[in-house]
Order: sequence, then C-alpha cells, then structure tokens
Amino acid sequence: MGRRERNKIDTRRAIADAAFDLARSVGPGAFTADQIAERAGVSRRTFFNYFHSAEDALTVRMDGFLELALGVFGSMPAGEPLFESIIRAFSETTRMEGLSQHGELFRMADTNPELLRAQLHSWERAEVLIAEALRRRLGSVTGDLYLTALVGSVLSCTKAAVRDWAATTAEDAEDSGEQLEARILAALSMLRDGFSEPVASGAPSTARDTHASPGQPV
Amino acid sequence: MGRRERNKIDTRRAIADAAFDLARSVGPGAFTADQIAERAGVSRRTFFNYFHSAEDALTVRMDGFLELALGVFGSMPAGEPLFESIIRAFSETTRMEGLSQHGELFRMADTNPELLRAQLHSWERAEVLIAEALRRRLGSVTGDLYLTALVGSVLSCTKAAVRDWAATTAEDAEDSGEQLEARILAALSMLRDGFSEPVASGAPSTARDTHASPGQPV
DNA sequence: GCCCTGATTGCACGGTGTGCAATTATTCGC
DNA sequence: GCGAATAATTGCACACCGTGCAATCAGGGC
Repeated sequence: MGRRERNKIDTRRAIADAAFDLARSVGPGAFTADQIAERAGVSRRTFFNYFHSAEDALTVRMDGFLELALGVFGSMPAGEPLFESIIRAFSETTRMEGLSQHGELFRMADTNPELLRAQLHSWERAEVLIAEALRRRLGSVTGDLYLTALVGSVLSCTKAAVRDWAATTAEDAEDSGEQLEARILAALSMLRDGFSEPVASGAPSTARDTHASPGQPV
Repeated sequence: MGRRERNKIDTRRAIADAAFDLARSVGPGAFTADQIAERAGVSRRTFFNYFHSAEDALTVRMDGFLELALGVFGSMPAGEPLFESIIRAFSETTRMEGLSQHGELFRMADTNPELLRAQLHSWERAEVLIAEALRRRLGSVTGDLYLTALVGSVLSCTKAAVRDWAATTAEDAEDSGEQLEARILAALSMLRDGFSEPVASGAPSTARDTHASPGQPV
C-alpha cells in the first residue's frame, strides 16, 4: 500500500475520530465542521472533501460494521440455510468489532435528528449492498419484492436488536458482545418464525421448531 | 374549527404544494427555500417556521399516508389476528389516498440523498407511532424487542412494496391502487410466513397455509 | 531530479437555519 | 363592538454550511 492511499485512510480516520470525540464531549449537533477539522489537523475544506456533514463523519463506524457483516456473510457456505447464514454473519461480526462506541452513537441519535437521519441512511446503503449480494447468492429466479422485503426485514430486526441493546446494556459491560449477539439471534429468530408468537423481554426463543406449532398468531 | 387553526393548515398545505410543484418542475434539490416561500406566498422565515428544510416539505404526503394507515389500524377489531389487521389497514389506506404523487416522490429520492433521508426519517417516525399503538393493543406482556422488530419488519415490507410499485407501475395507470395493494399484501404475507420460500416476481402467495408446509427455507 | 498525478488548502459566494424583536392577525372577556 | 391577551408572520442579523475554483503541495514513475 502506497503512501498516498495510506494518508487518505489516516486522514479519514483522524476526522472520524475527531468528530466522535467532539460528539462525546460536547454532545452531537453542538459542534461545527471547523472544530472537527481543527481537531483532526486538516482544513475545513478538506473536511468537506471527506464528508458532507458533521453527522456523516459519525456514521463511519456503522458503515464499517455493516460492511464487515456483509463480508462475513459472503464467506458463508452457499448450501447453508439462508437464515443460518444471516444469523451467523451478524453473530461473528459482533465478535470482531469493538462495540463500545456503537452503543454510544446509537444513543446519541435519540437527541439529534440529523444524526438519526445519517444513521438511517447508513442502514439504507447497507440494505442495497446486501440485497445485491443476496441476489448473487439466490440467483435470478427470486423476485425483486421478495428480496428487498427480506433484506429490509432482516436489517430492521438487527436494528431493533441493536437499539434494544444500546438502550439496556452498559457499553462497558463484560458480556456486552454476548448481549448484542443474543438479541440479534432472538430478533432474527422471530422473523424466521413469522412473528407467530409474542415473546416477552429477555426470553429469546431460539428453538428451530417453534416453527411447526403455531396456528393463528396473536 | 377556528380561523387560526384553519389558516395554519392552509399555509402548511400551500407550502407543501409549492415545494412539490417545484420539485416536479425543476427537480428535487434544484430549488431554494426562498423559491418555495415565494411560490407559497409567505416569507422565507415563515417557511422555516413550518419545515426544517426544503426536503421536509416533501414528506408531508408520506407522513399523511402513514398516519392515515395508523388511524385505520386503530379502528380494526381487537380480536382479529394481528397480520390480518395490519394487512387490511394498509390495503384500505391505499384506497383512501390519492397515490399518484407518492410514486413520483419515491422516485425522486433516487436522485436526491437529502430527500431520501427525509423519507427514511418519515418511516422512522411512523415506526415509533405504530409501535406505541401496538403496545396498547398487545399489552405489556410483549417484549420490547419483539414489538420493535415486528413493526420494523412490517414497515420494511411495506416500504419494499411501495418501492417496487413506484419502480414498475406508471402512476397514472388505471389499476395503480390495486397494484400497490397487491404488492403490500404479497410482502406482508411473505413476512407472516417467515420468508420460508422464495417468491418470483408477480406471483404473490397469499394463501394462509403456505405456513404449515415448509421445512428448511432456501 | 523532473514531471505528472492527485490531495490539500484558501477564498469566495450563495444558501441554510434560527434567535430576536417588531408587526399583524385572531380570539376572548366584557 | 372594543380593547387586551394571544398567536402567527415577518424582517433582520448572524453564524454556519457546502461547493466551485485556482493555487499549492506531496507522492510516484521514469
């Protein structure tokens, strides 16, 4: 990797870190692009070469998480049942990534509409990427609607899991990673079972065969 | 309804209409707040009293659609199976609303990131409202994660249906409403059945009992 | 070393979003 | 009706945003 490439990555990272530090210390939405740039040691103009708003600089981590999950998913054996692959992809990703900052960023979105929008956009971009990957895996027989509805639902469940985790789990907890993993598993299991039976808090139904029983839900 | 209230509604509407007209004629993102204000016959400052940004003025219709759907859902009989209620709520809503502009707005989001973000935010707001309504219906036994994952998935499916519809159906088609309704029904049926079997384009599986058969999906 | 390519920077400029105080329009008590 | 309370509209000011442009600086190829 050449010097040029290396520098760009470093700069990008420096800016993202500066933005995160500022968000953390003065609160999201309470600082300007100039402040980020100054802290990152670049000019204001350069900041806007990398991101087009302060909030965007705060989604780098989430983008990374979702792209990483996509990469992991891509390496799953093709024969494996789809939901197995999806669940494992997210589970393994939670183990690879440092999660402490993610929860914090998520909570920040509660008090800052612009940041929330940026994060929603990040999920949306991931949705498109994942849909493309899945199309390659499932082939062209599958309808577009099926594909996009599935991917959207999977990400919604993941989002719900992450939010629940961010809301209830201290980010410095020992088992923080496992907590998130369990929630993702629980939410995706619900999805796989068509939400046929309401599940109370903290009691994820992971049994494969909840699937055979249900009759009329709710 | 007093004069004050009436005027506010009219102003809001005038601004939203002006924004839509402009978006339609010069393209989304190609006009300023001043232009909207001028066309609506109010001051620039007043525009910002009603909306945070030009793009926000373009989500009024979508907000209306989703709030209407929520209202319809609220009037469903409490004993009815949940997915029945949800599906019927959206179906009936598509019959009440003039849909011609919705498709156009959706397509505009493809070429305008800010508008996309505003629309995603609109879905997000609806998600919160619907989750609250559902909590009242289902009671407190239900876990938070179950609830938010369910609502997120339902809206993701609806979103996928609307997008597919917007992408494939001319907004002035005779059966435009039915087209959308069918897609929403199809997507929500897939969800109810846990996406157990891939469905090709244009062949919605609406049978309730796809549910009993499946075994390992995909 | 010299040139080429690409990243960084300063500058300028139109647009954004909001606090504030003045003005104008409705409402309400009488 | 009429004046006082209340709420909406407006103009103004101001800091900040986001981007085109041209100059400058750093890295890579030869």
